[in-house]
Amino acid sequence: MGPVIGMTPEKRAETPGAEKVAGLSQIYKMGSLPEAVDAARPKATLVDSESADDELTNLNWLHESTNLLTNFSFGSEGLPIVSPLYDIEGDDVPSLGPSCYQNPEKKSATAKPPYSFSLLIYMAIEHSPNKCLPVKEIYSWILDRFPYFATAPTGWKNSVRHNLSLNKCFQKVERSHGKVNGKGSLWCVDPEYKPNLMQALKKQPFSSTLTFYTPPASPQSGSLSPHFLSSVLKQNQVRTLKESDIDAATAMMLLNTSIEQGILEYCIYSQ
DNA sequence: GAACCATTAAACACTG
DNA sequence: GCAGTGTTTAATGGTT
Repeated sequence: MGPVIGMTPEKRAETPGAEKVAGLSQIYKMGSLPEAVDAARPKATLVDSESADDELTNLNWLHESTNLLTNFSFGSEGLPIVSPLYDIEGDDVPSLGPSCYQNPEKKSATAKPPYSFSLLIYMAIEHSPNKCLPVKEIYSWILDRFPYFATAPTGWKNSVRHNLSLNKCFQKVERSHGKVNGKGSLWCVDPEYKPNLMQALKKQPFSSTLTFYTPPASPQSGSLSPHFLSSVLKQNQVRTLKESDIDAATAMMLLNTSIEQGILEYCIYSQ
């Protein structure tokens, strides 16, 4: 039926500038973005992770989390990090929270993630230390976070590849010599499109909280008590954060909270 | 209803 | 030759 952007043979012949414009409009549509929202907004800088260790418990992460929170979740507009999708009543939380990600299959295996493939790929790539991933790693990341795909028909991998090839947001990068051998190239996010992808992500039902979720490396790092989770969620629902609010300690707590909540929202959605 | 977009499926070429 | 990867085309359904 409708033409798919970028599929025509002329795609390769397009000027880079023209591609960017077309891609931007596509992204804006995808995330239902308000026009010119990025014009007045400083380009967000995602986590600058040089570390190969992306565990939340890593001290490097603590440092990075400040940047992450500052740049990603809390712009100058003071965006609330929580979308009030539901009202949590204290002890209702435990049945949904921790068990949800400890064994996601039980809750979410049948529910398709509310993210487009473009966003899933974007999340996977951004979550990687080098901001570049081979297709295989993108598969893995998606599988890890969204068990739905473990049981989904295998066509989703084709869709991922299709998106990578088609979507102008993603750039293919040849593997450097000396790196790990393997088929295919690395895929990165075009920096020019990052703000737009992030905006699109924010427009998703569960905001962006799931973006940088890493499964807990240890029980300690990943399991906030349901009661604590509940209380923090309640606080966040009425709290609007600004850059000045954040120090390293609160950054860690808040990101943990965001992660937990992202999973929580996803699980609630999945039911 | 039309246009646009995401998703899915399929075919094919290329590469390790 | 096989499996994985990358590209392209086409069809379908949902949203605006």
